[in-house]
Amino acid sequence: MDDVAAKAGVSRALVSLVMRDSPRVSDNSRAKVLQAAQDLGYRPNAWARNLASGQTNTIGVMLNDLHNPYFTELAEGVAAAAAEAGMEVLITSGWQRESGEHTAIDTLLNLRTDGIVVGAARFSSEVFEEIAQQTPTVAVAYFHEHDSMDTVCNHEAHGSELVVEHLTSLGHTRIAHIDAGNAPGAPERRRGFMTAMTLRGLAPIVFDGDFNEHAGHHAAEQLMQLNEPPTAIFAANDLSATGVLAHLRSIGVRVPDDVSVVGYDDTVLAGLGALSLTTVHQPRQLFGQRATELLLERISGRSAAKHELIEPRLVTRSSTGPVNES
Amino acid sequence: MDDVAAKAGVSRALVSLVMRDSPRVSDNSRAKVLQAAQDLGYRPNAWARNLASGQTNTIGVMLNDLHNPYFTELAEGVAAAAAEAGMEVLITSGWQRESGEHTAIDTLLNLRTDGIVVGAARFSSEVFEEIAQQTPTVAVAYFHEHDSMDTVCNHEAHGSELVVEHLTSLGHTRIAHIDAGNAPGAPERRRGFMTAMTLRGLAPIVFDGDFNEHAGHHAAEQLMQLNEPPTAIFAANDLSATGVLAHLRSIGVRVPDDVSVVGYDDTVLAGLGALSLTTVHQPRQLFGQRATELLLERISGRSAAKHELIEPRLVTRSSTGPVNES
DNA sequence: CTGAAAGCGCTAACAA
DNA sequence: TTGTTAGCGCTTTCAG
Repeated sequence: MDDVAAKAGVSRALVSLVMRDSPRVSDNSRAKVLQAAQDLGYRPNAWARNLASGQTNTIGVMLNDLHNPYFTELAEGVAAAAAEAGMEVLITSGWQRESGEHTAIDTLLNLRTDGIVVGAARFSSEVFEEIAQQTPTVAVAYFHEHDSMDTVCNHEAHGSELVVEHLTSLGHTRIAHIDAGNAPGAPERRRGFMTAMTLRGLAPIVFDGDFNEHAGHHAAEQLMQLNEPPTAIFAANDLSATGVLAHLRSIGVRVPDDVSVVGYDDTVLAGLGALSLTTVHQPRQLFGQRATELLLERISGRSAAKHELIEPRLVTRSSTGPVNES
Repeated sequence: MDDVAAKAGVSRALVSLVMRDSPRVSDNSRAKVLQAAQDLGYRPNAWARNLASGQTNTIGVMLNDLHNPYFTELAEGVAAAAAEAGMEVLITSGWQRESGEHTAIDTLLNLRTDGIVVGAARFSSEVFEEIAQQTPTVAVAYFHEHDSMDTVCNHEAHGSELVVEHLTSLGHTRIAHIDAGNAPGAPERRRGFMTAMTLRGLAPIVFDGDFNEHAGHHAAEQLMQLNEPPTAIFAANDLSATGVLAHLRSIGVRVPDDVSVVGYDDTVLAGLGALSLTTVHQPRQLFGQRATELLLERISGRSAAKHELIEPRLVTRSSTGPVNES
C-alpha cells in the first residue's frame, strides 16, 4: 500500500480511501491511484482490512450437501441478494456428515462473517441456539421456531394439498403417499397429505419410504400388489418418484393411463422428457434471497425473530392424467 | 485472548500456543486454558491469525457452476484431501457467468488463500496466467498446458475410445456421435471418437449438438430420418443422451433392441433405473484429490508445472446391447 | 485532501 | 514451560 501511495505520489490514507470507493476523492487522484495499483499488481488484503475495520462484508453459507440441487439453488439466491447488497459470499459444506457440518460452521464462525445462512443442517436445537448467539443466523428448511434466529421454510403441507387437489380433480380417490419418515420436511408433507385427504372424505394410504429412488421402487412394488392398488401415487420427492416410475414401467403399468405419479421438489429430473414428472415446485432461489434479506435486517439491528413460510406451486407434466377404472 | 489468559491465570502467549495445538504446553495449563476459553465463549479470530502468521491454512475452490455435479464432486475430492492435510476449504462460484467467475476469483485472491483450485472456468489463457502468478493455482478440466500452473484433466479421448470399443464389440458399425461443439472437453471427446472409428475402418458419423437435453433430442430426430439410421448413438454427455432416449421412446424405437445409446459423465441421471444409461465414468473426486495434492506440492515449493491426465472407465448399463439388423 | 498515530487480535521470535 | 516484544496490512481517527 505504501508502494502504491509512493508510486501515485499521494498519501497512504488516500489509497485506502480509493480502495474503499470513498466518494470524497478527486477523479484525478483516484485514477492515479488505480493506475499505480494496477501496475504494481496490488490488491487489498482482505484479512488486514477486515481486522482493522471490524467487519467483513461477507456472508457465510453453510450447506449440508452440495450435491443436492436444493442447496445449490438456495446458495444461488443468497449470492444474488448478497451481490445486490454489495456483499461477498463464502460457501462451506458439511459433505452430508454432521461432523462436517460442525467444522464447516466453525470455519465460518472463526472467519467472523457478518452473518450465516444455514441450509438444512442436522443440528439439534441447542447447537443452533449456540450458533445464533455468536452471529446473526438464518436457517433454511429448519422447522423449529427459535427466538434467537430467523427461518425460511417451504410451506410443505400446502404443497401436498396442491397435489391432492390436482389428483382428486382428475377423479382419483385411491391415492397413496410414499413418505420419508422424519427426514427434513417429510413429516410436514405427510401431514399435509393426510389432512387434505381427510378433508375430502378420502382414506389416506401412507407407505413408509425415504428420499431416494430405491424407496420409491420398493414402495411401488408393495402398493401394486394390494387388492385395490392406488390409481395415483404421490412420492415424497422426485427421486422417490423416479423409483416408482421405474417399477411401474418394469411391470408394464402405463403412466399416466393406468396410474398417475407425482413427485415433490421439481428437480432437474422431473423436467427430463423421458420422465416428465408432475411435481411440486419450490422457489429455492427465493428462499436464498429472503434468507439473505432477513440476515441483512438482523445485521443492521433487528432483534425480534422472523419466521417465513413460502408458498410452493404445482407443476403439471405428463405423469398425471384422469383416473381410468377399467 | 487477554481475558482468557487472565481467567486461566497464564500469559497470552500460552493461550496462543494452546490454540495452535502446540505440543510444548503442559497438560495442566492446556486444560485450564481450554476451560477458560470455553467459559468465555472465546474462539480465535481467523483474520487476525492469518494476518499475523502470514498463511491461511486454507485453500480456495472456484467453481463455474454449483449445479453441475461434476463440480461439486470435484469440490468433495478437494475437501477430502484438504482435510487430510489439515487445511480448510472455502468455496466460491461464478454462477455460470464469466463476470461472476472473475469476482469469485478476486474474492479468493483478496483472501490470500494458500492456493486455488479452479474448476473449468471460461477464462482465457491470459487470465489464467495472471491468476497463477499471484498464487499457486491448479486448473481442473482446462485443456491448455501452461508453465505457471498445474492441470488435472480427464482423458476424454480415451473415454470415447472405450465407447467405440464397447459398441463395436457388440457388432455395431453405424455409430453416430452427437458432439457439443467447443464446449470444454467436447473437442477431445469428438476427436477420440473419430480416431477410434477410423482406426477400425468405420466411417464416423458426427452430428452437431450441445451438452443439453434438447440437443440430444433434436439430433436423434435427424439421425433417425437418415436412409440408414445408426444402430448406436453416442451422445456428448448424459443429459444429451436423455434427450436421445426421450425421442427414441416417443417414436417407438426400442432401446437397446433397436438402437443402443451411450452417454458420458456418469451423472446421477445415468444411474436412474428408468434410464439405466451406459456411460463413461470419470473419477471426479479423484480429480479433486489430485488437484489438491498438486497444490500442496506447489505450496511447499515445487516450481515445474505438472499436467495430469486421468483415465475414465466405461459403465455398462441396459441402454446398450447387441446390434439387431432386422 | 494529507500525514501521523493508534490499534484490530493474533503469531513468532526471543528471553527468562 | 512461560512471558516479552514486535509486528502482520490495513482502517480510522484527528489535526492540519
